[in-house]
Amino acid sequence: MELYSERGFEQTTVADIAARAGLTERTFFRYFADKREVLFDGAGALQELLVNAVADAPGALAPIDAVAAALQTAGPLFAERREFARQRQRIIAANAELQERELIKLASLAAAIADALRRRGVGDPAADLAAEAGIAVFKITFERWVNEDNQQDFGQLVRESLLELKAVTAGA
Amino acid sequence: MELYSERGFEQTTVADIAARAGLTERTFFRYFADKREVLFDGAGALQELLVNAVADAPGALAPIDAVAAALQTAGPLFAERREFARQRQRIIAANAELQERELIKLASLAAAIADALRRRGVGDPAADLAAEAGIAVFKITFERWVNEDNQQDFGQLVRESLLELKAVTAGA
DNA sequence: GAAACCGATGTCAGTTGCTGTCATCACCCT
DNA sequence: AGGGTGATGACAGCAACTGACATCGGTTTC
Repeated sequence: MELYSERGFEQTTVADIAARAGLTERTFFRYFADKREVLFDGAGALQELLVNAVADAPGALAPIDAVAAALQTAGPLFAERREFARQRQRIIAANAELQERELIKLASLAAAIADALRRRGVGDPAADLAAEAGIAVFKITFERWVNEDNQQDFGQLVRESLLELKAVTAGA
Repeated sequence: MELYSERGFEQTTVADIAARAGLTERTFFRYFADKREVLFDGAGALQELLVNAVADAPGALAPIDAVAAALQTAGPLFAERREFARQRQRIIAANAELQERELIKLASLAAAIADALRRRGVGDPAADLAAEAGIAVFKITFERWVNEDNQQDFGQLVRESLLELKAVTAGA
């Protein structure tokens, strides 16, 4: 991350990273599948957290509300490392390949959440749609949260975005 | 596409493609930014079509309905080349890098649609959320359409998915 | 306590995607 | 005829990644 911030992602070579870490290039690739993956180390943990949170949400909640509730549980996790999150996001925003990787992680997250919903008894097109909609809320929320100057509560922003989504999809 | 289908995307080298096309590797890269981009040639046209359709949608329509209406206009375009779409989708489904590329094209589409909505006077978090929700509908719809054995009308499937989305996000 | 074992690392060679640079060549314009 | 121009080829080079094998420190086993 230091190197990616200093010179940018493309201008940083794997050899550079390995040198800075006191390792070989080959060893780098034993820990990370590729150069991008370094920035997505925590994705698995986040996914696990959210899937469990969906599973543990009160049974009475509608699908989308269960997802929103799950998203809120991730608030503290982010709040702990706001500066880290900002720096990471700046790096990703500056590079298309990294955005691609981020999007596929989110897609994997959506698929996992849809599965969790199905395990709650949610039907089939509904589970996928609720999961995708939930991820949309997450994206918008995270973007707002990371760019706000005065740090707002992540959970609060989730609730606001969810209400916006409901307003936008309501009716007719 | 022939080569990608025969041997798979990874097993096909750019030199292979160039040879089959009777060109040089260098020339290939003058037409396509990279090896993946070949499969996403039409993305720009689709984006233009949808953006215009959103702009031209009846002013009375709510944001999400304007997006859904736009999606329906793409129906004939797909119906014309169903077999092509299926083959393409099979190739993409088999390779993670291609999925990444597809996701970023969809993200770009969402951003363009959100802009079109803003030009209609839709407010700020709402435009992004409606666009993302619309893309979610598109993804689910397209997946169903491409996998159905008996070809169903794309527009019809869009309407069904939209209703599902509304049901799932309704309430509380 | 030596031997077999094992997981992490290094070394090296090779393939492939992709880029920059310059040459070539067909075609058009005057 | 000569000079521009746009598309292509030829070639060299970098960097991401991979496979195969060697090394080596620590642990288990007899």
